[in-house]
Amino acid sequence: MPLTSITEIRKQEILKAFYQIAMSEGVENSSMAKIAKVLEVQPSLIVHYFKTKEDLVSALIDYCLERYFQIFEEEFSRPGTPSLKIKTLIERLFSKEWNDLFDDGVFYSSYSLVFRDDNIKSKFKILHEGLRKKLSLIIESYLEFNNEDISQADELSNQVFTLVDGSYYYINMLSSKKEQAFHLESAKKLAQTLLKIS
Amino acid sequence: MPLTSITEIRKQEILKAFYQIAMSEGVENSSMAKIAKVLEVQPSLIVHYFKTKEDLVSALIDYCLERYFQIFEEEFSRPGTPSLKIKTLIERLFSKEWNDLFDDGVFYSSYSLVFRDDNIKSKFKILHEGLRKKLSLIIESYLEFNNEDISQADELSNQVFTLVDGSYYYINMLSSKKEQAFHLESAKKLAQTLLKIS
DNA sequence: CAATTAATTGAACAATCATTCAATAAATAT
DNA sequence: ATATTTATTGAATGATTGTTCAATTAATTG
Repeated sequence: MPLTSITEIRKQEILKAFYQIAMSEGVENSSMAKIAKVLEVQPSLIVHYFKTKEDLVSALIDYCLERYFQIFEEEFSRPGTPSLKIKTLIERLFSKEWNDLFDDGVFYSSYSLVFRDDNIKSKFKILHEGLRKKLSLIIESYLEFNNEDISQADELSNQVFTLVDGSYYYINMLSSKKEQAFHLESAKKLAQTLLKIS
Repeated sequence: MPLTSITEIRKQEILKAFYQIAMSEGVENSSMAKIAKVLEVQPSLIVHYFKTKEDLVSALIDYCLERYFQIFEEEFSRPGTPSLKIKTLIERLFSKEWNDLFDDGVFYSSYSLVFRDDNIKSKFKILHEGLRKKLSLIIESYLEFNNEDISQADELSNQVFTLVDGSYYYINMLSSKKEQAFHLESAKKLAQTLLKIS
């Protein structure tokens, strides 16, 4: 979807600046004034494109979640046999580089809004359910390929993502890369065991 | 530790009001003025007890984490055979009531500060590592009791908490209690399998 | 080129923010 | 009972917040 209109380009610029500020100060401490300053523009111009701050936050989350989903999408749609696909996918899901594609500070800062905003809550829900469904399909074809019971695909997908979510939640508190890597490796192994990946 | 001094009681009152506001508006949208209003007191009185807002946030997180740890502590120190203890403990860890003992909105709102404040980060780290260590000890005595290999206790404890963290992260996006319960049940079963609980 | 629409400015708004300071009230110690 | 410390008030600070509105500049269209 090309952004032909100037309006859409400007909106994207604003969101990028918002994201940038949110990285260092958090979503809630970001403001229209700060965004305007970064873009060297009047605050009223921000309002011209996003009528309220709520609109701005909502758009940022859309922008974030879409990007998140897109990154996963690319990974999911790689070619190869089901066995190879699932193998590399798990490898990627539990790699720190993967996680670094998106700023965790902004992500959790947005996530914390889930408890006060039903609109945001449903957006997050859609993202996570979407990811689980995608993985489930891949697991399904993997199980089929190996002549195994397909019916457990949903549960396996869910378990894998529970491990992913739980792992990243925890490693953000660990200061050294070594500790983080160790923990990710441990969770990855469990996921591989569950999926019976050799 | 009894709060003899009036000062300590007042501080506790202030933190309780802070927690209350943070529940409905989030940690970052809370303010000294709002706390003062709830307590029907002048804003300057809040400053008298907590010199800066940073102090206030720091104290709230201490208060939260201590309470969190305390709840776990009670559970961990229950009497019974190792087998029974671990069984009921897992049962409790994956029950929604358990999680409801503390407000998730405040918790994740605080957690999101981890990415911008090293002091808060280390506090969260201490909490989570402490919990893992406690569970590890119980698993150890449970394995010993069953004449099994003790060396895997740390890893098992870690895996269980990864499942706990990942599960609660996810179910906060699910609207119906039924969905939440289903997901918790699924994660609990996996934990029980890992621990070989009959 | 003229007319119209869109982009942007700049000034202003009341509200809230964290924090300061001196004055007063209450509690505690001597 | 007096002195001293602590608790609390109340007024004020300058900064920042989200938002409004009219004026101006630039881009697009007829």
